[in-house]
Amino acid sequence: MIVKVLINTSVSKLNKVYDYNVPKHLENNIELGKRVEVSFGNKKDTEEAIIVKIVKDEEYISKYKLKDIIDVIDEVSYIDENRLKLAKNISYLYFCNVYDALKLMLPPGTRTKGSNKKIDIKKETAVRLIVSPDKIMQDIEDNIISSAKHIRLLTFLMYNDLVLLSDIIEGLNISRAVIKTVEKKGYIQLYKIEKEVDLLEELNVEKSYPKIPTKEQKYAIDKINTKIYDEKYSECLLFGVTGSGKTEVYLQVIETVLKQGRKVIVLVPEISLTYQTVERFVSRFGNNVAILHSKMTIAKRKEEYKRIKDGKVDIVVGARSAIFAPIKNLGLVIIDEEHDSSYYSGSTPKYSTKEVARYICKDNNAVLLLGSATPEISCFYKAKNGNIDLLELKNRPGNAVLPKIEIVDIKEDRILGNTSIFPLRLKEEILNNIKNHEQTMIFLNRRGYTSYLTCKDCGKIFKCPNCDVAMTYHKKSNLLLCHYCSHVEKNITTCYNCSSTNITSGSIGTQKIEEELKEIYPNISTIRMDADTTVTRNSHQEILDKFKNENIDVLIGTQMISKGHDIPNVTLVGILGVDNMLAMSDYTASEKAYSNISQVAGRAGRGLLKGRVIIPTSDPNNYILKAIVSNDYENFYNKEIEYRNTFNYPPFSDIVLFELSSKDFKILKAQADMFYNILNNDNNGMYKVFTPRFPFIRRINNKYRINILIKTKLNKDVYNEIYKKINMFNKNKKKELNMSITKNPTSIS
DNA sequence: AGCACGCCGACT
DNA sequence: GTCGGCGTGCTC
Repeated sequence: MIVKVLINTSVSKLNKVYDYNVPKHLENNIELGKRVEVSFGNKKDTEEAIIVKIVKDEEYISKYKLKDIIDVIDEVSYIDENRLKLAKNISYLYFCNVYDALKLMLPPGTRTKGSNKKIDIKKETAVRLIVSPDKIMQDIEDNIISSAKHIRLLTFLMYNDLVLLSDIIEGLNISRAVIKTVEKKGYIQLYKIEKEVDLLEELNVEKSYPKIPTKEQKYAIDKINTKIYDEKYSECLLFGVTGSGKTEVYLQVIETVLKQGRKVIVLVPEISLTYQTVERFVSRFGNNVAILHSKMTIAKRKEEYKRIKDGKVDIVVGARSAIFAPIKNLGLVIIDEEHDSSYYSGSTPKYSTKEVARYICKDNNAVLLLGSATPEISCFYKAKNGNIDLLELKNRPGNAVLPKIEIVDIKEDRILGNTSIFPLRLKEEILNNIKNHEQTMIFLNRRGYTSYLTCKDCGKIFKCPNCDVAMTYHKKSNLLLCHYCSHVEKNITTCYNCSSTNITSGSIGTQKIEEELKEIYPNISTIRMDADTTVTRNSHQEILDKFKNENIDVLIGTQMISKGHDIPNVTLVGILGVDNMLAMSDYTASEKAYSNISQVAGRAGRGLLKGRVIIPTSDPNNYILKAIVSNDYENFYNKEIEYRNTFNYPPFSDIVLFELSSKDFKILKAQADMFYNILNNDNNGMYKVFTPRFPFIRRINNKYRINILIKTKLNKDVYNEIYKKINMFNKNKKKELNMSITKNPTSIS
């Protein structure tokens, strides 16, 4: 028996099928889609490969002398002919290897490096400090601890109690070996904990029943139902303001699909895949729901994957990657908060979830239902032009009213001599809220609110030595961290440039906001929610619970407080740093600003009390802000689509972004010029190439970067042309050069 | 990507 | 002589 396999690699040269011989004793274990262990090339280590075709000996004409398969890794195959076809398509559309695409369809936790066979995680390993934070700070100061990763690990543990080993490895990018070293040094201890609390078990859910829909909901439900009964591919956009009852529509049309004996995938943004979201589906459909959530343990997720594969559930709820759940007989895919940028994968394969969902729905004659209060511009364009059916929910059920949004001109505040972060209006309202025992959320856009270190004498900002970015300053531990390469510097006392000791931390982080609030109102109770305080599995929810249950006056947080939490007593929302959002240069910046700001604003007045939103800005006449105040998405859309048209951005064009990088600047420059010329020479006018340019951050982790982008309208011919050019370039590509390709990137800076 | 092969200059 | 730097080419 001979098998054709794909090798586990992202190297484009190796993106092809290789043949192996199957030794007799493995023959009855061979199945399409199973992973096998093989020796490849001169490599010492064995490689993982996936079987993509099985050939009988007599049908095989050998050109090579074949190597033997060493072993079969998987007991069950998750890949069939259909999935293989999908993977090939993803590979083609998003410029990645087929194996990279197949990885998306393997069960969660399938490690694809080395010779791991079976992973059995019943218990999990957690990490804790066994020395005092003071001792650690002292040892860092005395240079007893000097490794950047050690410092990162220990300072992180100082702020977080219960941390899982796997979270550290993933979240802090620190290897097991480093953790072992620190353990040997006697700072930390590894210990086993029981399997993570089951998200579902913990839910004390009562069965809920369909609500009587409003007129608008009824209309939408009927429309979607008709399409579902058609059993043909079609697409709907459910456009409804926050709180207009989109979820009830989802729940009711799901019921229709279930009655047909077909199945459903529901996608939600990772960040809003919380207790509340899950609860709504579980309370209606009980055990019939499988949840795929990155915050669940790997073991749990594997279990869910198996349940899905075995056909034991009809509904899968999960984030982006759940679109690849091994579900058969699909009748409906729902993408909630369709505009959310987490639906674009940032790492290879750089796929668009919506596009993949569209493909899968076509393949299954299923309906694709998109929902949003602030649709993606390209999506609304399709809806306006008849490619997607537009269904609107204009009103909130019951008496709930939209919050009152107030734009405050900070220039006027400056004239009045207020130099504080908080404009007078916001101060006034926070005070009112404290008096009335109502709660406040302060939201800040992270960009522009991270803390830096600057020299007061020469004005230099402390930058990372490996990346062209300012390092963020952590006041509590007196550390400077680079968010791009994990470089750490500690106890900075003198300027690297002029040796002055006059160093100050510029800008304002959540910590500083908290400090300033306490200065103004000494008795105020506050809680912070930002990247530093929410790395562990449940800390996000814990902070919200604490805020809610202990009736804390003010919650200060970054974007993450904006999603899906209803805290009825929140009547005031302050949104700081809006100017930074409006000033961004990406072509998607406006739509991101619009959806972010309206999302956060929607946090106010979710209960019986009317909400107020205060937005300080130096540009009070900005069209985005004006549209937000009047809750007029269409007005915003009209301006935005005109801009896209004028400058030929999506949906009027497709963009392909080539990101080149190298440690050697000369090579990078030369190769970029070469690739530019290849792209530019006889391309039959199939696309427009823009000259190579530096991205906003010119160097990350000591790699210099240059971007080249093309605007086009992608079709088969154009794809072929682009692949031709890439192959031409690969022939002369230097090893030192890396290239990453993104189709329709959400950011081009 | 790795890794070997092979061609050429440098140095005990 | 032979060690090593790096350009070239292959991986079933």
